[in-house]
Amino acid sequence: MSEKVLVAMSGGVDSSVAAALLIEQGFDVTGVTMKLFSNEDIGLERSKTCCSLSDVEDARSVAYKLGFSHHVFNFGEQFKENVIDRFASAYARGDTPNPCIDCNRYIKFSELLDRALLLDMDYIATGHYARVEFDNTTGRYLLKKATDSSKDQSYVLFGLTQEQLKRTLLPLGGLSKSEVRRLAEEQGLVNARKPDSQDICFVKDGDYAAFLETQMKIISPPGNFTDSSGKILGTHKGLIHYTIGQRKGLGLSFEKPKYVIRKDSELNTVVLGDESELFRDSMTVKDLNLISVEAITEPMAAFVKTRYSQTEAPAVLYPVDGGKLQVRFHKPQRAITSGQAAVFYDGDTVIGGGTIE
RNA sequence: UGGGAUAUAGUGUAAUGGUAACACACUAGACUUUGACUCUGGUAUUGUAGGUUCGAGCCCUGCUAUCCCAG
Repeated sequence: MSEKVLVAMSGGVDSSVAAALLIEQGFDVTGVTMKLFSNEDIGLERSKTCCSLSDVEDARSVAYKLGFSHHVFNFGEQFKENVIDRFASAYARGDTPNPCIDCNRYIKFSELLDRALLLDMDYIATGHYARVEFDNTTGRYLLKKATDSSKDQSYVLFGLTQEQLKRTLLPLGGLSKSEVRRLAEEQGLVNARKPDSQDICFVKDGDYAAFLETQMKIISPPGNFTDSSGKILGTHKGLIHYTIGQRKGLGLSFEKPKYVIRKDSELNTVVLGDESELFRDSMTVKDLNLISVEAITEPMAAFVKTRYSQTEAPAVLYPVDGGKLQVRFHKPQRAITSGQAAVFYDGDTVIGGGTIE
C-alpha cells in the first residue's frame, strides 16, 4: 500500500509539478488549496496571488488532469492570526517582517500538516525549492538548499522543526526552474507558463503601507527625517512606510543618494545617511529554530543570510543569554534589518535561523 | 528706499553664441513567494516681454521674483 501525501497546491507551476512528480514516484496523492483570506478583506481583484479563485481552478484542473482528488481548506482565521496580524504588529513596532516565513511555519507546515495527519496522511508536500534529508549519523532531519541555487528557498523554511521536516516532502529540491516548466509543459498542465508569484500575497498592488493603514487600522503618523546627528531634513509619511536600507520613496534629494539607516519609534523619526552608514558587522538573533544541531553552546562558524535574496556571508555565531545568538560577520553587512530572518548555513545545510533583533 | 547679485527640469549644479549635461528626486519596467537593494528606460527649451544675431540659456533693454549690503 502506497504512502499518502497531501500536496499544498497554490495553483502555480511549482506545486503542480511537485504533485506530478509524487504521482510518478508512486505516492497516493491528494491535492489541497488553502483559502487564506477572502478577497473582500483586502479589497482586491488580483490575478497573481496564491489564492484567487482562478488559482483554485488551476489547481483543480491539474489534479483532474493527473487523476487525484483536490480539496479546498479554509485557513482564513489561522492565516489572519498568525500571518497577517503578526505582520501588522511587527510593522507597528518598527520591524520589517517576512510574512512568507510565518506562513510556512504556522500555516503550511503546522495547520496544514496537522490536518493532513488527522486525515491519516503520511506526508505533506509543497513546491518549495529545497531538500529534506535524514542524517544517519546525527539522527536528525536536515534542510538543505535546492540544487538550483538561484531558486533556492531554504531560507523561508528555516523555521521547520524536526517533527515537521520528518513529514515533509519537497519534490522540486533537485530540479531547476526551467526543468519544472518543461515538465509542466510535457504533462500539459494549464499553468505551465503562468508567471511566478511575487509580492505579498494578501496585499493589493504591493502597497503594504496602504493595507496596514486602511485594512489593519494601523496609525503611523508623519514625523521628521533627520540625519545621524539629529538635524531635521524633511517630513516622512509614517514609520511603516520605511525599512532599513531603503532609498526610493523618500521624496528628498541631496547631492548623493540617501538611505534609511535607522527608525526611531520613540521620536517617530526616520534617520537618513549615506550608504556607508548602513554597514554593521554584528547582530543579535532571537526566536531561534535549529535544525542540523540540537543546540549551539559554543561559538560556531557559519554562513549567514540576513534576507531572502542575498548570498550568505561568513560569520561566527556566539551563544548569548536569553537563548539568543550574537552573530559576528567577517565583513560588515549592508542594512541588517530587525524583523527579518537570519538563516545560518553550513555549506548546503541549514543549521537553523531566527529573527533579527 | 538706494546699491549690488542671481534667475536652467521637483532639488542642487553644468553648458568658448550654434539645436540643454550631470547628480539626487519622481516614474515605468526587469529582478524577487517579504519589505528593501540593484539594474534598464522615461521625464525641462533655460523667470517673463522684447531686441541684437544666420543662430542665444549664454549679448542688450524693460518687467517680475529672490538674495546680499546699506538703512
